[in-house]
Amino acid sequence: MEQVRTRFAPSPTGALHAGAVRTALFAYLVAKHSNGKFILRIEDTDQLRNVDNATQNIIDSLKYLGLNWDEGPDIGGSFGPYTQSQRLDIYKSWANKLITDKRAYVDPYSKEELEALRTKAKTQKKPFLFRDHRPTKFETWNGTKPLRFLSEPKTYKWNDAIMGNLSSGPESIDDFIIIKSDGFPTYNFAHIIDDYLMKISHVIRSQEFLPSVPKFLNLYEALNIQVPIMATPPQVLNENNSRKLSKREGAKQLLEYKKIGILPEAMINMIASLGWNDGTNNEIFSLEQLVKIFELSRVQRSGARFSEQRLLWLNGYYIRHLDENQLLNKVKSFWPKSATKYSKEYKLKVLNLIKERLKYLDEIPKLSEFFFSDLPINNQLILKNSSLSKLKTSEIVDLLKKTKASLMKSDFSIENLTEKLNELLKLTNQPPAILFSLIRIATTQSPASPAIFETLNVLDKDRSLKRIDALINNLSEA
RNA sequence: GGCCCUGUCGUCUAGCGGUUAGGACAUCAGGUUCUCAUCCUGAAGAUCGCGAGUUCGAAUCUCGCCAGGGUCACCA
Repeated sequence: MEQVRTRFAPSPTGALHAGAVRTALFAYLVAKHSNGKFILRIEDTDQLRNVDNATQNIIDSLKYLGLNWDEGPDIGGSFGPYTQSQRLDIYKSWANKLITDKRAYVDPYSKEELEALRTKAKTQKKPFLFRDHRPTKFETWNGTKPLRFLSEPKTYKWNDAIMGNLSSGPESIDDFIIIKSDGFPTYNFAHIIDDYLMKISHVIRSQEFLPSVPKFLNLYEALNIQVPIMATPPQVLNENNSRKLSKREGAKQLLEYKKIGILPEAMINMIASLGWNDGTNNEIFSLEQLVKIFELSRVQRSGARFSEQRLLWLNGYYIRHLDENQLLNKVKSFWPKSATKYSKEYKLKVLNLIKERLKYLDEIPKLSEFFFSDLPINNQLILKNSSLSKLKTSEIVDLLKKTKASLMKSDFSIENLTEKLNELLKLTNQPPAILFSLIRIATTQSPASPAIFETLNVLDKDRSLKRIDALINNLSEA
């Protein structure tokens, strides 16, 4: 069997979002599953819609997820160039071949004339087919007018690796433009030539292209090219409606998720589960596992909605389960400013305490600030605590003083802190809801924190006592 | 409008003629010495879009209908 070669072929017209990236993931998985090659090709044939940084955005997005390509515009390969605008001569020579074979001709109509024909068909409630208006005599192609494929309408039956058996009638086939008047090819033409020359074995592309497949099949025949395996994953839908995911409907750029600290592992897992599962109850899949077990035949045919909620759950899962040093490494750019002067070891301790509370890494500053700097005293924390608000200020100060006395004698190991604070519960005859809440508020000045023994242990003795002192002074003054 | 695709808990899905229709996210309740989480346990949640038919038996097969989506460019 020939080598499996798949490609991701986006046009650089904007930033990548989850829908497009899923097509890339599936193509990557199909290739790697069979030890094949994954190719990146940039389809920049629409000069008007090209966006400057879009290619970079595509590259950054794929790299973020670790979907590395074997051949592409940046790294080359045996079948380059991998940017369509650099392949115009190739398309031109194939187009000339079609002209010679009488399977392509110059479109003589102006845009206005074409528009008029379309409107007429519409008012007559008839489908518009260009082939009903083919010129009787073909002009010589000098590159200034669009070149059209001369189609041979017929019925097709074909198999799609995901959608199964599909069929279409002759009405789906028309003369379409293969080279535009600016000399650039259309997608419909260029991708077929490129897939052939780049020896692509599986064409994986999203469902919006499905209605065009009969046209492609007709062109494959005219060019006498073998049709690759086609696989058409269903659409990824917006969270709020049932339309396909798109920028207009508010789909986030993939890199936005990187920015707020969504781990690539979580994003890969999320995207893979959109329309695919392995048939078991397993929900967690690493990229390596996916490469092993992914199969196109298990891809769903119905559309799937992208869920940020589920993404956050997955992200939390990976944050909790990743190796601590690996996580520490990924977290680097998310620490609060105040953390800069602290050691790696200290940060690791903090990270281990807060990681089970994280949904995304950008929450780190909010949850860890008090480990690195003294927050201003916030009396609301006591006033809004249902147990503490019932106590008089003098009682609270008294409790704080007793706490201080007790903690002075502690070596601040977790074991010793547990022992000392349990003794204190008995001594003061207070429930944990009062005493521990108070200590937590005094030492963190935050509405939420990790468990009290661990928190004190990491903060250390000096800082804990200093903060308790500060609160005693503050309350005594009032 | 033509052509094409889809239709199981709110969401993602398992299911391929016989199941109490299973799981996950989300929701709600209880437990974990204090908060927020995590974790554990439990609850609620789908007459399988609707209607016929085939069959002893249908979410699963057939037909019709309905609903949703895609596409009909010198865009991809």
